[in-house]
Amino acid sequence: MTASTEQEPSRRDKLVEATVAIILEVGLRAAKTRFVTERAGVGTGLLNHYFRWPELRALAWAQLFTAVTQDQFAGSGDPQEDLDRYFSTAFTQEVRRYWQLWIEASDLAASDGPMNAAFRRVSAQSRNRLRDLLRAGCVQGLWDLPAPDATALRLGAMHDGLAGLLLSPVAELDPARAEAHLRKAFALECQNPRSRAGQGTPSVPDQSC
Amino acid sequence: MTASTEQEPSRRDKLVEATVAIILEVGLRAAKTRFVTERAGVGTGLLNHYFRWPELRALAWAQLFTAVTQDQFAGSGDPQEDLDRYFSTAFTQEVRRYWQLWIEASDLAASDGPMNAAFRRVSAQSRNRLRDLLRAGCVQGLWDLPAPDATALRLGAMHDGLAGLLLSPVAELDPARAEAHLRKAFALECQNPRSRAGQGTPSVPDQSC
DNA sequence: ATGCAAATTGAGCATTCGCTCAATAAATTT
DNA sequence: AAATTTATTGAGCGAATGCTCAATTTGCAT
Repeated sequence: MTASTEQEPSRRDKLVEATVAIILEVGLRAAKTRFVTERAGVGTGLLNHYFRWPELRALAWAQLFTAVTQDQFAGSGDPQEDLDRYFSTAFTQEVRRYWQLWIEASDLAASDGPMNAAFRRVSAQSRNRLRDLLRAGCVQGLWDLPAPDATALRLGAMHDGLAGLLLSPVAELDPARAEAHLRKAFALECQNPRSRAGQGTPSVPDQSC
Repeated sequence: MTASTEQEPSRRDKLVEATVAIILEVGLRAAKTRFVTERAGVGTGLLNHYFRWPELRALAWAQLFTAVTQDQFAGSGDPQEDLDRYFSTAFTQEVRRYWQLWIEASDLAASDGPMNAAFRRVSAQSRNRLRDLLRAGCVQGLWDLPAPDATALRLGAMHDGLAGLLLSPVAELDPARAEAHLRKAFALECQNPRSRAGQGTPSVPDQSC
């Protein structure tokens, strides 16, 4: 049906694109159908002809975050390099903007069916990327993790938690510190203390006890 | 003004109580002024006489979570015991219910002034409790943390992240595993490997690499 | 009793927002 | 060219929701 095999975007596709743009601009909650149709330059009826709003919104969100995830874990082939990239880009200003959208999605997912499905899919995808990365590094002997899958889960969780803290500014935390914390956590997971992965700042310049 | 010094709750207080109840029942987003006035047995006008909805909602939320935090870190005097309690209750069914409200609040805080203030205050309070707990344990020599404040931040972040994962069920995670991960993370932070704190399950029964 | 202020009510206003639907235009088929 | 299907429009419906406001009741001081 109207399979625009490889043409310029159909009006339908334009609606998805416009939704992505609006979501990026104003957030998931504040994104309204009227903004989208206006942006896409179509009548309000067309959106409802092709989609229901919750579906379109979830579709656009998933499309956006699939791209983001692929960017975050751009595979260079070298796990060491990839992990380092993961650490250094973990708390970018840009990533923090995405994190706001992530939080909104996780919240919406509780009451919005399509959003729930999309969120589960994308978040699993993101988690698997990190897991595979750590596995690969273990296989290549770059670092020594007793249980790389468990480490991936913990590291991912800490990443989520730190990102959340960054959103509503915490005095003791800024992007640089957050990155240091994440690297430190990884270093602690490594059995071989000479592993080069967590070499960054040895945590924050805190007072010890 | 109507300072009911120590009487049965005034209608005003009843409104706050009712708001807490409704928030617990249906969530922050789904809580509506009409539910609250109905629950409190007052007219819709009274709510607006005393409050604006965003204020009342934030007030009730803060009251609820201040209580929750105090419960979570019930000081027995013994840091070892308190930390253990923190770990064992971290992912209770009940706590997960609260976590949903926490996420909603963190989301609302982005666009809701009163909610933002309340969230910052309560979350700082919660973080400080954990920090003080770890500090106390260090002082008493119960465990050996090079930088207890940094550990508190990381542990809190991981707690947040794991709780988030538990909300939209992840195949490899359940409350018991989440608790084990948190304990494991703490164990890794301890310099003295013989510290008794992280003695629980030695992480999940994952395959190593 | 009287009067004044505070408490309380609830019908309804104003706004927001997704979506319907009858009408029209465009594309496609016959 | 006619017919039929598909694409497209936008005014407006209907539901939800915080809040206003004129009216009423209650409490308290005089």
